[in-house]
Amino acid sequence: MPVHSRYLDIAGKIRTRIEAGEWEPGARLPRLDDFAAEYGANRDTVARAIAVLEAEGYVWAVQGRGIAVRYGTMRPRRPRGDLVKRNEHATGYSFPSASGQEVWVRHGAAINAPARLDDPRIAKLLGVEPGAQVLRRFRVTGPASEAPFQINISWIHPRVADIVADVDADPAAGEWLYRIERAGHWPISWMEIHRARVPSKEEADVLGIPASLPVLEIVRVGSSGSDGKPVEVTEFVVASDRVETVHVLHRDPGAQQPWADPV
Amino acid sequence: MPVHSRYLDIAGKIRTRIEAGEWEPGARLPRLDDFAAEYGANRDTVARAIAVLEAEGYVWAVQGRGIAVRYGTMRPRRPRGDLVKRNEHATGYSFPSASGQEVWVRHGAAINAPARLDDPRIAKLLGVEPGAQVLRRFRVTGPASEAPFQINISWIHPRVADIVADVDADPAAGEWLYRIERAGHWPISWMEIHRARVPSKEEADVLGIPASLPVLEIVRVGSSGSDGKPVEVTEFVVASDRVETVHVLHRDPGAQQPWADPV
DNA sequence: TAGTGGTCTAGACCACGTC
DNA sequence: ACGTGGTCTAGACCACTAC
Repeated sequence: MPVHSRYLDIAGKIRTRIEAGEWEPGARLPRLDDFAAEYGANRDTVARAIAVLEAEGYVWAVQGRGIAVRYGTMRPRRPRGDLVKRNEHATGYSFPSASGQEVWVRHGAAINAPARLDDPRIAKLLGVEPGAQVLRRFRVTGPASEAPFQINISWIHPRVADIVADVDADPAAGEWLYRIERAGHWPISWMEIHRARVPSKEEADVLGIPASLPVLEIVRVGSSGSDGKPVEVTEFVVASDRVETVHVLHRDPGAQQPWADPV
Repeated sequence: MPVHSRYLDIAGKIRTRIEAGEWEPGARLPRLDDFAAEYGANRDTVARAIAVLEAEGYVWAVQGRGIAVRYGTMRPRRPRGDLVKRNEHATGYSFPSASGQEVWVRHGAAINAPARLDDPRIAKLLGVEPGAQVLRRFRVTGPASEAPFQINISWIHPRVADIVADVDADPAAGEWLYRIERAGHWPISWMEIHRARVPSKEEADVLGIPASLPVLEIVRVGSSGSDGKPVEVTEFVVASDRVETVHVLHRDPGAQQPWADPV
């Protein structure tokens, strides 16, 4: 008694079976032809059902390889707060993006090179003209035991680029930020802008997620403590089903007790 | 020279035309048959292209009505911070969800009634057992001049439910929170958990968005100032392409200047 | 090269909004 | 009742991965 359309009905049935643990995360599902035979539907209809489950984060289908159950939806999302701490290097920082106990590693090579900043949105946040020459740091990080977790791109303002051009320490260390602060910008203050969007095809490939699965995009702006103007902008991109952010709301000074104490 | 598949190619062409302003937001696009004829593709292929643009927030297709260009992607997203202020009622609050200059109104009737809280996640945050009887406040709000902006569901803890059971003031007033605080829970402190997900069909219908467009889900937990335990949990659901959240990062007390001043 | 998912077509029928 | 988008099928072919 399908209350939905056929493919949504099939998607629902497969979703239930995944949640019931019929296949382990990482395991491969039956082929489209098998599902089609089992549910008495056309293979194309099953393919649409799988596309739904991809957008929801349940599975990841790759041509020639098969359909794998994803981990994201099955495990708790990683919390991400708004507190900046010192890390074990004492001069570096531990940002909320790296909170947690695991050791974060870099997946693949980091790229640290001059580049044109063409994105007008990022350029405005960094306080430069679109097309300006800046230092760009690209890296992909995540827990050592897992697939890549987040993409991480920093654009460093020209006025401090030469200070950090040769820094290539491990991703969580924040050594380059220390150098900027040491050079007269202490203390850097940070602001973040969060939003959800669909990934580009390149981002989806790097993160190993379906192109239809939304990502959380966080743009962090670091501003100099001396003149208040931006010194770096960093963009984080992470699969939306693998993270949730936690925020403590702050009271405006004017939002105090509105009644007189009955003293 | 399609570098993509046919339907992604068509989606790209239509996307470009929308961004170029060929159709005003709110206007109707040509029919599927027209696009099919224009691009020399099957109607079903065009329908897949439209589905892509729906998930990206560009259009909203409804059976029997046609395909309309959406506003969301074309205009700036609304910023949403983490500061709680007093509102014009002096005893109510203005939450970041309602920041901005517009007058927010309720779309349709508010529902304010006892209900079973079956969602285990919400129940845990409210500090009650799943299935517990709580007071539930449902409302849909947004700027007066626009379509519904966000869904807004509060679950009120049984220990304070009778205090606010009859309150039905306008959505931004926060009168019910004042009553709770007045009853011995001053000051309530709030924490938010943000994540992105796909909407349920019901949520998509209420918000007037495609079911494939991701939403931002914010769960706010308000805890009593007297015992620190939750008194209310409110869930906000808003189309992900209409909002971005802004957060100021805070320094841990230990993250101070790591070098000695050269006095 | 084999196997798997991805896409496309033509045609049919269904579902929903509007008149 | 009509017009529109939504879905489904059978069959074909393409694209990518793994061997």
